[in-house]
Amino acid sequence: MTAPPDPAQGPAEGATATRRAIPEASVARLAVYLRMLRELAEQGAETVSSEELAVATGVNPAKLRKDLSYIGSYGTRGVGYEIAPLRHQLEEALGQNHAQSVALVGVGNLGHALAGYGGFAGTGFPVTALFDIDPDLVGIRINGIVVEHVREIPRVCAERKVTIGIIATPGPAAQGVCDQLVSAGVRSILNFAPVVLQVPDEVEVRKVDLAVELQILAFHVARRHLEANASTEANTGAGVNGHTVNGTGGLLQ
Amino acid sequence: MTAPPDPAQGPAEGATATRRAIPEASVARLAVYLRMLRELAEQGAETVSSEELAVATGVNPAKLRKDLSYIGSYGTRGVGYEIAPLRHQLEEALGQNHAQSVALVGVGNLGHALAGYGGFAGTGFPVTALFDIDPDLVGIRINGIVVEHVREIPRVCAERKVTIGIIATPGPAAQGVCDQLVSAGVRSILNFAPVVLQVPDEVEVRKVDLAVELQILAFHVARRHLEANASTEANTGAGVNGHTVNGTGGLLQ
DNA sequence: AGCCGCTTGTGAAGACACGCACAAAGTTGC
DNA sequence: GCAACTTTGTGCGTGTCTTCACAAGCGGCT
Repeated sequence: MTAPPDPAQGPAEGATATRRAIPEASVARLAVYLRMLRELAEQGAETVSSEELAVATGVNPAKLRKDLSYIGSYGTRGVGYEIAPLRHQLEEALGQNHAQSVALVGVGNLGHALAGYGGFAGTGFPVTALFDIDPDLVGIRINGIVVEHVREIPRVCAERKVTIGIIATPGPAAQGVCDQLVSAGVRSILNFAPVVLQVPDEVEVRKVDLAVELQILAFHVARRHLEANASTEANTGAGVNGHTVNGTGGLLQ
Repeated sequence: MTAPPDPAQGPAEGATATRRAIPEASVARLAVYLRMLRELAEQGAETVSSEELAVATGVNPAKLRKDLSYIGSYGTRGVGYEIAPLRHQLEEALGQNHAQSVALVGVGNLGHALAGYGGFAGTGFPVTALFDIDPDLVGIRINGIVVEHVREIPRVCAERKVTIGIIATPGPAAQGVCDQLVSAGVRSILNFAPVVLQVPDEVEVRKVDLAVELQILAFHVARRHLEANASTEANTGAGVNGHTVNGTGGLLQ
């Protein structure tokens, strides 16, 4: 919280990390491009233009090119991007070449599903540790991984070099679990519990809030309803004006 | 896509919908405030200041007040907000008073978890219809709801007045399912499949992409790694500069 | 070999969101 | 009834993200 926005401390000049500083919003989209590139590669394509890739991923072509420019990608003008090298460059930029090790805490309904979710393993994020507090769950295997007791978090995370933690516990348990992950050295956490986690500044938390997603949709349903009524009852009849946010977003744009 | 950003068409003057036009980002946060208000109400609190509510939800107090101002909320200066009325106002603004009916398509790993997810029912989003294409799943009950075949989407959605659809199918099946939901009159869709859905302009799609979330975290892990190395190897030793985005965000901010 | 058409990379303008800081408004205490 | 304190509501400067539009560069065709 209140992460000090880097108080004008620009360290002499870039040189360090990826290139300069990639905007959060761009990082999210880069991940989407990467997945699409994999798909295209599987289909045997060799090159792709910003236009094509943009349409396939649902973004503006100019935005896509700017995103790619952050990682210093070089396409060839007049042709497009070669898929193989671009894919490689994206994987490197997104940290896919260093194998990440993921721990998942909370093997309830949602956690169980996430543990078995092919989308993770398939894209290079092996879940290597599972934890729960329920004695009935501790000891069972899911996808070949044994569920350990939450109290083992420090030991197991250290042993398996966990770098990313997923919290899929009920709300009240989340903060405690989070503290344990942090003290085990985990610096990146994906939180599905509907609470705001308190963490030190150097820890990054992303929150996925399913109930909020539904509520956002409900809001637009209600808005549409009101608009429709308004134009039916009183007004001109200028047509409902299919305005609609269609925000492929949330994560993206 | 390319939703025309309302080409300066300001319809004479507001009057219609909620008040004027609530920014997307604010809507997401309003949903969070609402949940916290419910929690506070349960604990017996009567009033809450913007400061308290802001801390509890992890946002800036000024931002919170501005968000509330969009729905025309009136707190009392010197005191704060009365929880009960504010909660009511939020529920109305977010479309919680009109009962929404949710259909979930794809009762695999993830879908099964979502169907049983308490976070939905608990906040007024009853899942009233389940669909799958797998004959082994069609007919079973989850939380008292019978899984129907995907081909029944039009009939069942009409009968149960479904307004929101959740797609939790594998990627390749998503577009087809989406088309069916749209033709059944569903105008708001929450998509967990890793594909970009093509929909008419008046349909709103929100995408939740779990693999992308992990990839974003992995990016920051890699960045930290590089920074740490850079400062260990060559440089001054000015300290790693615990910069770190901590973007409680994704959905929110 | 030179020209033409296509596609990239990016400067600059616009839109949006954030957060400060302060006036307005209410409450409590004397 | 007045003064001091508290907290809301919001105008405005700032920074970030998005989008347009165009120059620069590359390949293919004649």
